[in-house]
Amino acid sequence: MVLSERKIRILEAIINDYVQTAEPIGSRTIAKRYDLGISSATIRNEMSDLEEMGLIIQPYSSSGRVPSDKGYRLYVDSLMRQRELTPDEVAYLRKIIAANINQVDLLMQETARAVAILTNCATVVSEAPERLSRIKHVSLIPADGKSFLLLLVTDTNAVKNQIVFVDEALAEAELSVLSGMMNSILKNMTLSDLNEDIAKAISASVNNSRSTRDNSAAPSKSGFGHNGGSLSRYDRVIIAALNSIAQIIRQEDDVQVYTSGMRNILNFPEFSDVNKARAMIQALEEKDMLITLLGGDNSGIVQVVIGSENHIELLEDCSVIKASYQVGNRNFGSIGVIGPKRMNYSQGVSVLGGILKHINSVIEAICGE
Amino acid sequence: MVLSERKIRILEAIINDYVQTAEPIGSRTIAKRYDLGISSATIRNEMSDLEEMGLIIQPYSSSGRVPSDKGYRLYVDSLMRQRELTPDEVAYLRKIIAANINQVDLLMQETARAVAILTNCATVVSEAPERLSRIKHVSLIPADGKSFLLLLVTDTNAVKNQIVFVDEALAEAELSVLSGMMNSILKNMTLSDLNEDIAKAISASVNNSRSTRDNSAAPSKSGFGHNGGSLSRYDRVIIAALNSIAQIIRQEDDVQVYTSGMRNILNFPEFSDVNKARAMIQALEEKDMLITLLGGDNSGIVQVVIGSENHIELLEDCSVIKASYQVGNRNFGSIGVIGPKRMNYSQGVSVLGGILKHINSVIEAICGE
DNA sequence: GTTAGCACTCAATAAAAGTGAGTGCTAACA
DNA sequence: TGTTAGCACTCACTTTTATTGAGTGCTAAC
Repeated sequence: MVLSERKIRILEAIINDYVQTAEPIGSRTIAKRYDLGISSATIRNEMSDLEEMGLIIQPYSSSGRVPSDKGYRLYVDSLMRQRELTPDEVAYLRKIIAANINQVDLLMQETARAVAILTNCATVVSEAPERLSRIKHVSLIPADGKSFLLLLVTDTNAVKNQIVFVDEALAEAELSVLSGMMNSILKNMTLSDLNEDIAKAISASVNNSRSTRDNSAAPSKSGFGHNGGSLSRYDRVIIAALNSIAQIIRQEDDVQVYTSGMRNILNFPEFSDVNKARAMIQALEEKDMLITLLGGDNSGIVQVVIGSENHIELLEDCSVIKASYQVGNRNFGSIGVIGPKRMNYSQGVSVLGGILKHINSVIEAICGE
Repeated sequence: MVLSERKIRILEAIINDYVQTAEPIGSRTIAKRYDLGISSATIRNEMSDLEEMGLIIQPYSSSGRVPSDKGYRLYVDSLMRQRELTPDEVAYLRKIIAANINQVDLLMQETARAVAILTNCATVVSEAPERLSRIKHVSLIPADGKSFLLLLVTDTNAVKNQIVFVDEALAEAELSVLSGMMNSILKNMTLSDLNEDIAKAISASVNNSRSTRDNSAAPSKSGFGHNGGSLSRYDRVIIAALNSIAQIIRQEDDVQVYTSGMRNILNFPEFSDVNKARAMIQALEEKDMLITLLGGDNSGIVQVVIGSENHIELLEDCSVIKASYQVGNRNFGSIGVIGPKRMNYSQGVSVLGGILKHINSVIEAICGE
C-alpha cells in the first residue's frame, strides 16, 4: 500500500494531537481541527489503512488511534520539522554554560538540569568511561599518619583522589620529590595502558632514573640524602601509588551519572499509575542501566531511541533522545532526555543539538584542542 | 488527664499496627491482636481519652485511629525500644564501609545507598557546608594555553579544582614554584577567613617573602631567576588563584547532595497518589531544600524530625531521621532517612546509629584525629 | 471501672445505568 | 472510483445506587 501525501498529513495530525493531549485521536477530531478538505468518513478510511500499515494503533475496538513505535519512527526520521531554538532558549542555555565554563563536571550536570527544565522531561548525564584517558598530573600529598593522598589529574581536567596507606610516615619533602618523579614519567600515559606489566616496568624505570634525577630535585631538603634504606622505601611508595592508579581504572563504577527532572516524569499522565512511575524512577536510579542506555553508538549526533528500541524492559514505554559531548574524536560524556514515547521529539532534538553546539565550542576553548 | 500505663500500651499498639498496615486501627483489632485483658469497649473509652490528649486522630468519624505527630513524638522520645542491629545488617554495613574506606565522598554515598536498602526509605547525604574548612594543599597545574588548573585539597582530603585563566602562558616550572609559595602560606588557613582584605594581605606577604624564599625553592630551575618582569606577573597569577579560591567558597551550591532509594518512597501506600509522590520526588530533587532539611542542630547524635516539625511544606507528611558524620568537633556531612511519618523509627535510628559508629572509627583512622 | 448490646456513620466496593467519542459498514453521490 | 452522509454498534468512562463492614459513641447492666 502506498503512503500517499494525504495519509502522511493524517499521521502527522494524529501524532501532533496525541503528543499534546495523550488521548487517542478520532477521525472527527482531525476533520474539525485540521483543514484537510476531507470528511471524517474519508479520514476514517485512511486511518484504517494507516493501521493496516502498522503506523497507528487502536488501543481498543472503537477507540481513536494512537501512534505506534513504527509511526513515531517514521515521524522522527522523515516528517519532523527541524525546530529552531527560540531566543529565550538560546539565552537560557548560554547563561548556564557560561556560569559553569571552568568545570566540565558541573557543566554537564547543569546543562542537563537546564535541558530537563526546557523539555519537561528527565535528563541523564554520564561521564564517558574513557574519560580518564591521559594522565596530566600526579601528586602525592602528605596526609596525617602513614598515608598520603594520591591526586590524579587527567587531560580533561578531571581530578581523582585516593588515600594511599604505606608502612612508614613520609616527610612532605620526600613526597614532593616522588611526585616530581612520577609526574614526569607518567605524564601523557593512557590509563588503560597501565596494566600490571607496565606498572612493573615503570617501577623499574623509576629506580633506574633515580640516580640521574637526585641532583636536580630538592638536594638540600632534610631526611632525604642520608637515609640509607630509602631506595626500597620509595619503591614501595611508588608501587602503592601505581596500584592505586590501577585501582581507579578498575573501578569502572567510577563513571558518575547524574539525573535531573525526575519530577517532570510524574507530570505525564502515562505515569500517573504508580507502578509505571515506580518502574521509571527505579530505572533512573540504576546507574548501570543508565550507562547502558546512554552508551552505544556515540557518533556525536543527536539520536532518538523510541520505545522498545532500547532493550531495557523497564523503559519500554519511554523514548530517549541522546547525544554525546564530543570534541574531536574524544568522548567527554553523554546526555539523554528521557520521556514518554509521546514526548516532544522536535523540541528535544533541537534543544540537545543546540546545547551540544554551544558546549562544544566551550569545551574546545577549555581544552584548546 | 493522666497517661496511664494502659493508655501507653494502647498507643503503642496503635502505632505498631499502623506502621505495619497503614490502615487506621480500631478498638476491636487491638483487643484481638494484643492480649491486654480488656474488651474492645474499654479500649474504645481509652482511645477516646488518647484522642482528647491529641495523641491519636480519627481521619473521619467512625473510622479507626491513627497516631498524631504528637503521638509519634511521644513514642520516639519515650516508648520506642532501642533496637540492636542484626548480625546481617552489621555485616552488610561493614562491607560497604570497608569497600569505600579511602574516599570520603564515595563512603558517604555508598553508606546512604546501603541505608536506603536496609530501611526501605529514601536517603540523602550532604557534604557539610563547613567541609572545606582548612587548606591542606594548593597546587597550580599547567593547562593548555593561558590557563592553569587550581587544585585545592582540604584537611578532610576533599579535592576541589577549577580552571583559572590568566593573561600569559606560564611554564610548568614557574607554576611549580608558585605552587610551593602559595602552599606554605595558605596551609592550614580557614577558607571562610579568606575575605578580600585577607586576600590582599596574603598577596602582599607573598611579594615580601619572595626574596627570602628564592634560595630555598628550586633555585636552578629555568625561566625563573632571570625574568625581570616576573614580580607583577606572579602577583597577577596569585591574585587570580586567590580569587578562584574565594569563588569556590562563595559557591555555597558547591555542597554536593546525593539521594538514594527514591523508588522506595513509591512503595509506601501513602504515596500512591501521584500528587503526593510528585511532591516527594520534587523535594528530593531540590538541593537547597535538602540542605535545609539536613542542617540545623548537628550535635552528632541521631535525631528524629516528625511531620511538620521540619518546616518544609512539601515534606509535611514525612519524617526524617538524621545524623551527621562527626569526628571530634568537625562535621563531615549529614545523612538523612526520609520516609512517611509511619516509618519504622526504631529501625531507622538503630541503622543510622550503627553506621555512624562504624564510620566514625573509619574516618578517624583516615584522618588520624 | 468494665463490658455487652445497639444504633449510627461512612469509606470502600460492587453493580447498574447512562454518556459520548469513536468506529465500521452501506448506500448514495459526483 | 473516490468521497460522503447516515446509522448501528462498541466500549471506556462517569454517575448513580445499593451493599457491605469495620468502626464508633452511648447506655444500661454487671
